Amino acid sequence: MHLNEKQELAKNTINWPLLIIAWAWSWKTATLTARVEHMIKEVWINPAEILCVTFTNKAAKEMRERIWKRLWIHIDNNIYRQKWNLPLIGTFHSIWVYLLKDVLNKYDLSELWINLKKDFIIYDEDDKLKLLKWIITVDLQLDEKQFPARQIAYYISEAKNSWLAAKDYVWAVDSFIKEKVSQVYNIYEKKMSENNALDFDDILFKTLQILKNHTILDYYQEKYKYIMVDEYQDTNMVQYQIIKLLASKYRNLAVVGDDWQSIYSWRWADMRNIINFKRDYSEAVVVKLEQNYRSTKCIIDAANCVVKNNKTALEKTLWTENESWEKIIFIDAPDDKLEASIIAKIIEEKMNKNVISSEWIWVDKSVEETNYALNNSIENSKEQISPFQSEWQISKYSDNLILYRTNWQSRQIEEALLSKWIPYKVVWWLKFYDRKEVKDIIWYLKAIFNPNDVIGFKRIINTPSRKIGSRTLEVLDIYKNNFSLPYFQILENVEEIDDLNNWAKSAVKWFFNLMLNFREVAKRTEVADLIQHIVDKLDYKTYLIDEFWTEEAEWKMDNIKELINLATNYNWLWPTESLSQFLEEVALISDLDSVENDADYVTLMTIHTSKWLEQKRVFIAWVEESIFPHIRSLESEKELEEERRLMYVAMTRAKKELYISRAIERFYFGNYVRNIVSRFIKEIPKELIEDYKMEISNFWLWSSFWINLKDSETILWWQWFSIPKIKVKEFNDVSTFSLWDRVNHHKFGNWIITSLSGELAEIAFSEKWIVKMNIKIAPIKKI
DNA sequence: TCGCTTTGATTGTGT
DNA sequence: ATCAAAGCGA
Repeated sequence: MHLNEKQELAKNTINWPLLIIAWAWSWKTATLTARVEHMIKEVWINPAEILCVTFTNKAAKEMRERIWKRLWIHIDNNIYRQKWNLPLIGTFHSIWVYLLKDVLNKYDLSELWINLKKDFIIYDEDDKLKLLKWIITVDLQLDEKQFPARQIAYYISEAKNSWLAAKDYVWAVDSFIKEKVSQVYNIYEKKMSENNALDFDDILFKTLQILKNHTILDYYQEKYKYIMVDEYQDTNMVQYQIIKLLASKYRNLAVVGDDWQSIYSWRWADMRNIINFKRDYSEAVVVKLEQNYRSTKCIIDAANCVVKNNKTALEKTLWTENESWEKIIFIDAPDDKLEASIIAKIIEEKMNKNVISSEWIWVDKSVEETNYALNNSIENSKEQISPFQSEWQISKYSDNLILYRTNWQSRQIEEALLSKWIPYKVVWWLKFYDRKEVKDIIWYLKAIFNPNDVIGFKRIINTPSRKIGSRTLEVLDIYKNNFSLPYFQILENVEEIDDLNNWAKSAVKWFFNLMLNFREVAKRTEVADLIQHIVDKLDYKTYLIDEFWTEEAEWKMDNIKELINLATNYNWLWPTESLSQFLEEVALISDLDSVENDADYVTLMTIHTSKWLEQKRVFIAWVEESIFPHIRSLESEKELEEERRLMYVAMTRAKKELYISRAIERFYFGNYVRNIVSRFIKEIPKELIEDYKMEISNFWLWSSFWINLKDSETILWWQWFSIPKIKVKEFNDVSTFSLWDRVNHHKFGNWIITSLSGELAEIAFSEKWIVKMNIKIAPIKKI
């Protein structure tokens, strides 16, 4: 295995703090893997003392596989690690859930004032909002329009990620809304512990609270002496503190990251964590991996040029020895349907061309050989690549990656791919675990596992319909609060509730007995069989057929079969443990791991999701102002810079060919909309990018204009699409604003400009609330 | 009191 | 265009 000098340094720096700045595709994963291998095989460190934290499940999985391979271990990826004396590798959330369970088995937390019992469950965003809504409207009797659950959730999340507990929130109250947030937050925390549930923020927050205990901290410091954190630029304050505590004893902390690829600040990630690493660990060795082994020079130059427009970027340049040169192609499509069709057409045409004349692909032989050699030496664990399927040849559907800013954008592209019979796969969490039928079953599992959970019961008590309506639920809730008993006990004693009629009573009783049966079965049955039992007993199939048409019902049943299939992975565990493990995976893993490894398909995903991978040919679609950069980011310079870093990430996913597309006019939100070309495209130097040449003849065949034109025959096509359907957003004239002007913001009301330099202004909306804005684009008016 | 129809928001990224 | 919540009839 050949590492370059810098990678070698990183590998050999052990027992010492280490900061690795790794630019896109500088083979950082290979370096990290080599480091772990070195630690275990040559330094003889106990593998179980190594803790590796990654950012996504995909990255964790890949790293686990690579390390297993190096250690000659062939085991199932899902299996818990301790049992084999292996490094603990996972995402922040999955690792801390694991540790929390471990702690709950060993220590009594009531001394720490932490209300958490062993069989806790994890709430997803949806559950969280449901609970908050309930608190806002029922407990506090507030108007939901005035205090939307989403907004309250945002404040609570912010608090939890800045180390602010509910009881301390009063100190942060500086506005009317925060006063209400404080109330909601306190009730929310109370209900969460009653339900024995954690939300995503809690997983980190509670861990940090627990680690403040010296006995427990000491135990884990001894247990994990070697800590590595990948994607360090995307850690937030709580994660930072957890790592800091764990590493404080032995200071064997290695962090890897790149501030240019910081794209998760909306999840409270703070790139100062990486920039200030030297402040906490002044003795740290710093290694910079600047050489990119993947992309062509053109792509790298262009990506560098785009990201250089960020004022806060540190001075650095990504470079490559790879001199091959293929320009970035810009697709300036007339409309959205055409944009998608052109992408599909390019994939189709190039596929055919490659199949017909494979010699033709070999033009770049010198580069080819260099890369092939490099690739083989450094990543020798990858299976042998035949010369014809090597690094530079694009001959499969799976060499194509289509990226976009937001999830729902996949639809149109999917349609275009379907019409050309191109196989594809959308990587999207909603695709599986968020399906209604899957969620229903998972909610039954959660309710079986944790009988304290109210939200869970409410979700399933009337699915399939048992004629239990909102009135009945309300009564049950009143009784629950009056007697302060767990929900399950209220259900058990439903006959004693006078406010319910007999009909409702028997329905509830029936449901209670059903759940009792499920809980009994769960004690002696593994999850997979348990799910089957639930589906049979509920007669879920009949329910689906009643609710949807046959075709859709069958499709949904297939999803349940797939869920059962996934659950069989946990059959080797004890019944109750298999349930607990399965629920943990479902809560923390956002999308299905591809089962069909050999299948050949085009991949579609958001840019955020694409961070961990690379592809030979990449398409970035919908690159237009207000889509990418996203409309909600336009008002703040900071968020715009994050969008630009996102563009950098998107561009550097490409190894060989990069296509960027936009449509002059598109139909969305039930309207025709025209956006101007994204500023990011303009930031790419002209000599690095060229236009895709469209043939008018094809364009007629594909276009939706053709259909539209029938309705308005008198207009020629070029006239038709030169009519703007909506008004393009107007900019403010900066020169009309001056210091101390009073301005009106459509959301925040009337306030004052307190500082002004160029387009940037500070506007005071209240004494404490001063916001930086770009007055050219902010929705403000002078008054 | 439940279930169906209409209305109104919604779509920013994901552990 | 799509989905959840509010409004209305049985």
